Amino acid sequence: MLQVNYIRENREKVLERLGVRNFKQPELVDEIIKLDEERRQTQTSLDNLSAIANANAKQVGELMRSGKKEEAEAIKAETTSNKEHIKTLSEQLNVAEQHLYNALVQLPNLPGELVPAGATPEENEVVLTHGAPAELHGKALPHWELTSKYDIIDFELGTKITGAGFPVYKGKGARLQRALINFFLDRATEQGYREMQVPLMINEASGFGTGQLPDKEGQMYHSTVDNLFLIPTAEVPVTNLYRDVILKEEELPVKNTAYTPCFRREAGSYGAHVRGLNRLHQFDKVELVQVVHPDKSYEVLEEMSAYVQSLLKDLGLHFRVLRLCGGDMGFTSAMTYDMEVWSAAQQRWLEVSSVSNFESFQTNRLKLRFKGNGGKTQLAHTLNGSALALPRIVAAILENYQTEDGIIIPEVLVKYTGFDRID
RNA sequence: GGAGGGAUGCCUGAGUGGCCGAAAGGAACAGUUUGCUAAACUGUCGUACUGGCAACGGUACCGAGGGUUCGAAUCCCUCUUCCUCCGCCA
Repeated sequence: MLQVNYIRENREKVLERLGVRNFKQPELVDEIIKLDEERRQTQTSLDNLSAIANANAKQVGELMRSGKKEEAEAIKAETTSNKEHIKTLSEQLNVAEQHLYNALVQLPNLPGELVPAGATPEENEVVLTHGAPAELHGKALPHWELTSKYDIIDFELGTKITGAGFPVYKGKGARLQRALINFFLDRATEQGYREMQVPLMINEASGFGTGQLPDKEGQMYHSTVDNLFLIPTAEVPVTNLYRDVILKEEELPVKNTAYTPCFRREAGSYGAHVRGLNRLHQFDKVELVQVVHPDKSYEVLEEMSAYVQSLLKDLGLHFRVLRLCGGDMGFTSAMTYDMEVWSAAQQRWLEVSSVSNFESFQTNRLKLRFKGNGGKTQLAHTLNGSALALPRIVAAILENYQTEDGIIIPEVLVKYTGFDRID
């Protein structure tokens, strides 16, 4: 959520940046400015009336103490009518704040300076490409055939237990997945991230904090009796650890990592693009979250991007890095890099990581601030990134490392898996 | 699930209707003293909204939301949460 003060003082700039995003309702900006004006007027009137009421109450107390009962009664009578006004004004204030809030939450984050304008994924900018497509033997298979050939992931069995999109990992498939999780967590720890284990269910306040609520509740599984949601990403619980927190400046940057399963309802389409591991309702992911000084957030974005790339290099995968255009970025992001690995058998790029700088968009809602020595408290910046999302990495490994007589395990993983091939 | 007791500022903790945005101590920060460290002393020391060029004001907040009252940290109701005991249980 953007800060009202900023919108009020930078109207032109806000409109210009929203243009980069191809935002469809620029009129919202002026509406917000108008609603804010109403809110402030109401606030001022209410404050003035309250000041009178407070002064009167104080006077009554003094009069009572000095025994001047009649004078006290007179003031009491006066205040009664004042109270009515205060009540209606504070109701008006609530309404005004609600209207302002409702409008504010509809405004997406402003794209950073480097973000290319654009509306569709075709307008994303390819920042770099690393490696070359793996050379496969003639009978190369897509991963959903490899998984059944070697009996390592069972989609039908998951359907029996739950439904489509909930695979069962078996034997070496399960161990490969666990190996990757451990590899990612160990590497993150080496990079200075603190490993966390967090709840997999979140309440409404947490959903609001990171921007899943309002409006995007449809993407999450909802336990209605308890009003709790299954997490769509570890970003939600890990970032919300710092909701309503004022950090000391020297505590920055805060670097946390967490492995969690993630749950996404997303209305399923069918076909090759969502086949096999390409899109699931439940999947595993190791996530990185940083809370940083506002001056550092773009530097840290580059650092996180480089780190994610190093993982892909270690796994020997052919990948590319995209800087998303304004229209393809998430609602809360100011700048996003997507990492995509080449799926040799499917002949297409698969997104395996998304690294974003949210600037103060989340921290404004979270009330996550920091305070320097003698300095003013101000909003921190947050960033996060997947490092990495498991299923498509597994898919890419299976497809790119397949040979006629088995799948070779990338060397860095062997000490985690305990075996060097699946056959 | 049952019974009881709590929730106050960075921390500990006082405060049962007005003089309380809140005592006291500690921590932290700044300064004085000091050969250095320590100690001592002095000062600063919540957040947000809002008025004002500023100086300096106003308002709200003592877990959250309602209520009683001229006036609520203090009384009443609901909720959340923590602790103790009992029951159940991975």
